[in-house]
Amino acid sequence: MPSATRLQVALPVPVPRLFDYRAGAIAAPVGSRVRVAFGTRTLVGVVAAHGVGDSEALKPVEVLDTAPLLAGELLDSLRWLARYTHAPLGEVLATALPTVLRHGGPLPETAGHAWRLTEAGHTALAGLRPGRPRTLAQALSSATRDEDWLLDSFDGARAALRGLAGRGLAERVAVAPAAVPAAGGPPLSAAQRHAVDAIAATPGFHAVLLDGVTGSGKTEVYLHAIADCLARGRQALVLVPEIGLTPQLLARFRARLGVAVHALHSGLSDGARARTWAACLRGDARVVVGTRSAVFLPLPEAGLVVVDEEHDGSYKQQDGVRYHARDFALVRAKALDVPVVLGSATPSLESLHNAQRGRSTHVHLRERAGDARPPTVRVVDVRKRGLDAGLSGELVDAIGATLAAGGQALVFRNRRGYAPVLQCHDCGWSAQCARCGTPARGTAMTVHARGRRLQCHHCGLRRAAPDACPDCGGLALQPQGVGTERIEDALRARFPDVPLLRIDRGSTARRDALATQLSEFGDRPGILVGTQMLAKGHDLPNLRLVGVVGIDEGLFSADFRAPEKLAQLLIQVAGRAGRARHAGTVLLQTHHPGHPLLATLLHGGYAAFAQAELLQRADAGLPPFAHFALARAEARQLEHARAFLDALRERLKAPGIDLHGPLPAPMPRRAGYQRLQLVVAAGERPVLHAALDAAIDDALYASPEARRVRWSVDVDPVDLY
DNA sequence: AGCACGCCGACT
DNA sequence: GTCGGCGTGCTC
Repeated sequence: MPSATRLQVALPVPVPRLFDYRAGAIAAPVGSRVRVAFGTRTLVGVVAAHGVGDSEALKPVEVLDTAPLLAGELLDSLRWLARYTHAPLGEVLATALPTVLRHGGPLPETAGHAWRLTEAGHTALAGLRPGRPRTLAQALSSATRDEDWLLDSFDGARAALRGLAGRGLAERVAVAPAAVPAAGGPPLSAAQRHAVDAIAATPGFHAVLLDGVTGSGKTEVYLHAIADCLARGRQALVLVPEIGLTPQLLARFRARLGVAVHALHSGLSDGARARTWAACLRGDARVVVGTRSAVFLPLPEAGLVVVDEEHDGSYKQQDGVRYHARDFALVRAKALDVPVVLGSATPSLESLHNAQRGRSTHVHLRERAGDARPPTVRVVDVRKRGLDAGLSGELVDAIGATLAAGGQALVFRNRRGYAPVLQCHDCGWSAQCARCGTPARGTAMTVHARGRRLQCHHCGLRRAAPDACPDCGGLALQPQGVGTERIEDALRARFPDVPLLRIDRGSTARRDALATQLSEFGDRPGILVGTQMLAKGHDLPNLRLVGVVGIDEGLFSADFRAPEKLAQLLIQVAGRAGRARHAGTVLLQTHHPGHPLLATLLHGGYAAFAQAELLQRADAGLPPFAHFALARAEARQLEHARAFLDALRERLKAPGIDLHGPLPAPMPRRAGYQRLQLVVAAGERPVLHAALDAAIDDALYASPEARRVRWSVDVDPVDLY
């Protein structure tokens, strides 16, 4: 085979093609990064293929990696993902690489380091002036110390060590990772043992759906399966939802596994993310717990993949390359030929369907670990009853009784802010966002700051609330409806001396702030008010009462996934009350106590609900019994968006393909852009992909219609309507 | 996506 | 007379 003269490079541009460059003296294997001139810019790309032929006229490359960064299974799987999402390979590869590597930085060092004093250091120790360098030198005087330990234990350690090294008093040495002591766990129940055995049944690819109620000890099963994997000398990857990666969870993994447990989440610095990536590539990292993007880690010695809370919506990337981390984890596990565990108390209908078709083994954990008891769930019929800030007298009384008994109460409301709408009582005017919605039917601005401020939750626009109605000049402006802030106010007024913590995206900007706030709140009697941020994560052992307020919107949504999401949310929130030392109570406030969703859920549990819902989906020809893609287009002028989707629609027409639209998107106008969408449906997945393959090509990307709009195609969209 | 080129309005 | 608006086209 002749040696390559041309390098076909995948570049992070929205053009579904590779770009050819001239191969130079330094070999650039497939999967290595190169820096290239592209138009007037310089970009970093990945060599996707080699070619032969005339290369004189081509531009040269700067080779950044002599060994491929993306290779083997990971590169193959990413090629698959590019085909599946119909995204350009260059964009997929850029999404998969940590920022530092995407920008051409070197693969970071990952070896552990320690510091020790040099002979000169030992001699000079006594003469050092008091200060940080002296403190550090004293710490090093008796022994070599681990760098991470030093950095954690001493303020300003980095600068002080650098200073000592500069004066030749201390030196940095590479060390092998220290062994970590592993603690034993509680004995496994028979059901847990059965689950661990199902995972260990074969070391090759198979999927296990671990369907376990809250508190049934799914994490314990993961820990045993991971320990087995480590004992076989293999790496384990654990995916968790964004909210699920808490210090508590990491501490538990670290205490039990006897190896370093690496964490990967968006709170880390770019450098730290790149180091974890490199540690995985080199096989130094044996266990990684990470959020969505951790599904792109290289795992040369993989033995197990776990997806915790597999139903969670945060696994779906909602912009750029719209991948689903749970689904891609399945693809990778298959390519790696290792077991994959999908765990949830409320499995997605997709995963249940797969289990029913024999694609995965369905393992149940029905009993709660220890002496925890399931909570008592009561529906509170609020028809014809007075509500104060959306709270029934029954709920307020129950909160009072819980506090009096020394417990904690949680009020869950899925709307943040003070009130969802500001309305004029005289003329009916309501505050709308100027940039979102349609002129005919706008998008209400949410009332914040006790009614002083208005905020659009779609585009973030904020403004002061008017004193008088802009339409009629009346002074009868009233906040309509109830958000978490208003509930907070009402409960503070009713229970003035009780600690109250509100948790929502407004009150808790930073991710780790949630854990901090909750640990400060502690176990004292008190009240928590919040949105679904409170549905999981941090354990609340003294929580005895959960009130769920304002679920009625979810019972009548146009989105066919709304019942599934609501059922999962209710079960998850109820599960909050099930971990207490005391039997918990859940109060569901509704105007529709007889709604079938609530009836099925209360009498048959999530399993019965899911079975009924699957039958409805099958009848209606909806996923998982049909396969969807959603094309979106937005432009300042509606006609441009329509022209593009009309053109795409023509290209997509094929037997077995159903097209709906172009129709206004759920948010028809957002931040000044007009938005339309086109639903593409097919009974068979290959039919859908064949149509998309044929339609989304160079000509589409280059077409004048496409040039005028921002467009995207989302295969397996989560939010259709 | 960027970025340049190109042809029409209000400003020193 | 210029600065700058975003339409159009290209990137090996």
